[in-house]
Amino acid sequence: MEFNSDTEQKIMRAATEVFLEKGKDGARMQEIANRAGINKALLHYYFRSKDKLFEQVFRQEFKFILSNIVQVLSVTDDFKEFLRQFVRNYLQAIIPRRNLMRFIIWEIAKMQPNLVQYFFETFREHGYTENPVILRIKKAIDEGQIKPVDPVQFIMSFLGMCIFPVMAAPILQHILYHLDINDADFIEQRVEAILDLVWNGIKP
Amino acid sequence: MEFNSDTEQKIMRAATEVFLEKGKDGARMQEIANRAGINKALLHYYFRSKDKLFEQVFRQEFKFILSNIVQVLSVTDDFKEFLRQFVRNYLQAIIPRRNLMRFIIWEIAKMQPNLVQYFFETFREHGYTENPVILRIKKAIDEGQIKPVDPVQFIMSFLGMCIFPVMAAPILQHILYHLDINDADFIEQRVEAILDLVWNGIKP
DNA sequence: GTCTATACATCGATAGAC
DNA sequence: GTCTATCGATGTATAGAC
Repeated sequence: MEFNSDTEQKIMRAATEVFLEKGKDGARMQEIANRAGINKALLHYYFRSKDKLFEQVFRQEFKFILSNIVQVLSVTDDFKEFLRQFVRNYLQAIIPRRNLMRFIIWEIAKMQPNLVQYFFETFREHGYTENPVILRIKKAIDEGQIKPVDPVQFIMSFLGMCIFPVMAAPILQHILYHLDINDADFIEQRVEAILDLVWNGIKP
Repeated sequence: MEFNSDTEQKIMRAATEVFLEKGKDGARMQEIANRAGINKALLHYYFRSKDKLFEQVFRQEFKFILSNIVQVLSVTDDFKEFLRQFVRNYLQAIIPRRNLMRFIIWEIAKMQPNLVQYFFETFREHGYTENPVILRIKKAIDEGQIKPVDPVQFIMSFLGMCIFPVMAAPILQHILYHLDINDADFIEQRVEAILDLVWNGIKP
């Protein structure tokens, strides 16, 4: 068996689509086969079972989004500029994959805790042994770039501001008028809104 | 048929548990019956179908959390104090129901847009014809209690800070050390963290 | 590798006795 | 109202021809 055959890729693409949309329980092998332009039997030939196929999709998507985060960490030494880049980069990755965060948050709560190894696997692949986001914040505090804040509380706030609007977009668009996540200007507007709100609270 | 028979209540309780944990697709009528201490046939006797049972559970939970929001809106005129009460009250409602927000965000994205009528139904029941959260923010701006900010952007940020930590708790607890959402002090610590971060960004 | 046909399990729903 | 027994549909997985 070739490692990344054309068919295998078509299946992974289709499976990613369906799983992200319907979730593991709602996804149907038949629908994945249809979208991949093949038949059900071939799915099992390549991936043995629905469980194994799901596992691969989840791993792929999870590592994608986490690598994305880790890569921005060392881009600039200026902390405010780092936050700006972080939001922009993260939203650019997340918004086109409309269901990604919704899917991950939903599915991860049903998993065994040992699957959190994905985090540290990815950290290690990028040369970190500890949570690098916490390290980055502590460094900014030590250097006097921001005032002393609880890194954990700050991470929860900041990630929430980035992720929630994307995840809840299907509802928000109906109750917050004129909101369009996919608008060309949305990302830059969101970047500025977050930084305006946050910076005064953490600047030294 | 009595309106709220004892059995009916037991079913609703069990169904709520299972649906919030497993989602609509992952939930099994058998498991709901087991947890309610009855058999499958009785489920259909009371609720006709899984769809109808789910619909009732979703409606109940959705209205619960939305009523909770609306009630705090008119508690105080001081906007900063309002924010504080909002966070506290919301977290108190959400945290004990560990899967509530995760469930709603997940399921609502799969629904027909017309189910967003639940929002305005609840708004109307409390005497509002427009989105009352936006109104509240606009009022604070008009009165000079906060500086002019985009209400939509602010709502996304603020809700994100409240909801995300609870929804993502299963992951966060593993990568943000010493974090315990269920700790007695968590809510007050979170309240202060959010207000510290936010207030400097919006005070006049 | 890819297909058709089918086995096997499970789930939602109903029939019918009490 | 509540139960047992079972039907019918659907979903995952496999057997076997090509």
